[in-house]
Parts: sequence; structure tokens; C-alpha cells
Amino acid sequence: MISRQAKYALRALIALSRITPGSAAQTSDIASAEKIPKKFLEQILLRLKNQGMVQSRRGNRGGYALLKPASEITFAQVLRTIDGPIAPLPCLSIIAYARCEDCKDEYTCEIRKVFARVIEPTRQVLERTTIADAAAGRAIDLESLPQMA
Amino acid sequence: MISRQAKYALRALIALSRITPGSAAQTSDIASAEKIPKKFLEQILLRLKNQGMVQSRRGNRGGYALLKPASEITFAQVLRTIDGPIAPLPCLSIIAYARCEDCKDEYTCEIRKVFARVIEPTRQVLERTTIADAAAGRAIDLESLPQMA
DNA sequence: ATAATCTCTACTGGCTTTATAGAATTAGTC
DNA sequence: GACTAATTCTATAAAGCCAGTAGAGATTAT
Repeated sequence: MISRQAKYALRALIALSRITPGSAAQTSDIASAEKIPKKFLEQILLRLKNQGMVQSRRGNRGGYALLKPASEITFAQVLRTIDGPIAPLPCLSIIAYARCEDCKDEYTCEIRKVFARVIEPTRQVLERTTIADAAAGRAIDLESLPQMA
Repeated sequence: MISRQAKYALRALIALSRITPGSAAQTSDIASAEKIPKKFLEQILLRLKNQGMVQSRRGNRGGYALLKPASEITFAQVLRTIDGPIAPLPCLSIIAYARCEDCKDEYTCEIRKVFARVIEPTRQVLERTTIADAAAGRAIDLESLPQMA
């Protein structure tokens, strides 16, 4: 399960991608439109700002806007910023690799092999899908799912 | 990330699948062989027993053994027993479906669509891979990964 | 009986999640 | 310059989860 924060972050970014370029959206507007607790959203936007995804303008009529184009912000980036590693095991993580202390040999670990197969298609989707895709309703890509009837 | 408990459970089941049929393995043997805290493993085996995956014999020379064939215990079953839902969002869970209160329309939710694509291949792997596969080193199935060079 | 083992409940310490509160800072407006 | 509206930043708190520990009780073999 992804955290509520991560879901809020994605929704906020999608909302920001829809405002007219050059303008800014205020925390309270996003919060009420997306039903996110305002002060909680503040913290989330702050984290996204520290990661360089959004910019803010302070003071009266301030607000937030995307710093990078929505087509360059991937789901994977957002999830890693908010929730940390995407991988199901530390020994499969890109951003927080750690050896399992109790694992005899990483390269023959059967559990690792199974989860390596699990994480691979997950990464493909999350690293290729951007905020712009989601905002435009381009999230579904049936051609990439040939195994489903 | 899967929990440590889930990883321990998978390792314990793989260990149990390797003992001679009819016999039983003791908690302490599995614990020392797999480097799992014994009392912690006890709880895990108890949960697996309550789910009908293993059986136990109490008293002197007691121990645990698989109740179902290893080829009928899937990774998905183990993960759901120990960690709960596999799905990244409540609205995509099979065993614990819940509507997102803050979601306007589930069928047009773009975030849901993205994660629906994520979870689908994950389920395929986890529901098709069994303890027997892992124990036999059959975890890797290159034919199913045509997209990798 | 005794020793070994599982069973069951409870508990703890630390961490994470989901917020809430409030003071400080900044920027626009009158 | 004063006022107001907004973000920024730090602190805090309640709740729950995770990993592990503890110990009494039940059961079985010898």
C-alpha cells in the first residue's frame, strides 16, 4: 500500500498541472478541491518543493506551481520522495540498497529472485508514467498488457 | 517493502518444504538455520498454522510441517496472511477492498488506473509462484520476461 | 515425573503515519 | 507604513504498526 501522503502528493501535482501556466494555486484551493487536510497538504508540498518538483510564491496571492513540466515528473519520482524505496526488499532497491544481514548469498536467494520479477514491471510502469499522462487520462495503455484477455 | 515477518515466513515455509515428508522440523532448528529470532518465528508459524498452511505437533519431539503441498502454497497467500493486502491502493485490493472516501469517481480516477497497471503483473507473479518453485530454484522464468534484453 | 516443545497472551520500545498548532516570514494592497 | 493573506518552518501529538521479548500454560515423548 502506498501512503496517504503519496496519494495526496500525486493528486496535488495533477491539480497543479492543470492550472494555467504562469499562475499559482493556493494550498487551500487544492486542499478543498481534493479533500486533503490543508496543513497536511502544506507539508507535502513543502517536501515536493525541497525535491525541486514545485515552486512556491509566498505572501498574499502566493501559491504553488510546477517547477518542471508535468511530462517530466514520473510517478516513481513522487513515490520515492514521499514513501521511500519502491522495491519490496532492501536488496532490490535502487535508492536504498541494503544487503539482507540474514541472507547467505544474494545471487542465489530464491525469495529475491521472485521479487526481482515482481518489481521489474512495476518500475517500468511507475518510471514511464508521468503526471502529464495521468492529467490527460493517458494512464491506461492497453497495448502494454497483452497477457490480459 | 514487505515486512520482515513476511520474509521470515517465506523462508520458513521453504525450509519446511525441504524436510523429509512425514517428519517435522522444530522452531529452534529453523530459527538457527535461517537466522530468525526464535520467539518471533514462533508467532509467525502460529499465524501460518491458523491459516491452514502448516500443522504442528506439540510436546517433546514436536515441530512443524507443511499441511498443504508446497506446490499449492503461493507467495500471494503468504504475503496476504502476514502483511495483508498486496494492492497499492485500498480500491484495488481483492481481500480488503475499500472505496477511497476522497475519490470522486473510482472508474475515472487516474491514479487508480496507473496503479491498476502496476498491480496486475505483480499479482500474476505472486499468485503463480509457489513455495515449491522457490525451493526448487524455479523462481526465474525467463520466457515470461520478453521485454528484457 | 520430567524435559522438551508448541500455544497463547501480553507487553515494550522504536518508528511511521497522519495529522494539528502556532509563530515567523514574505508579499501585495490600501 | 500598516494591514492582511499567504507560505514557511518547527514542534508536537495521537494512533497505529513493526520487531522482538517474556512468561505462563498445555501437550507429548520418554
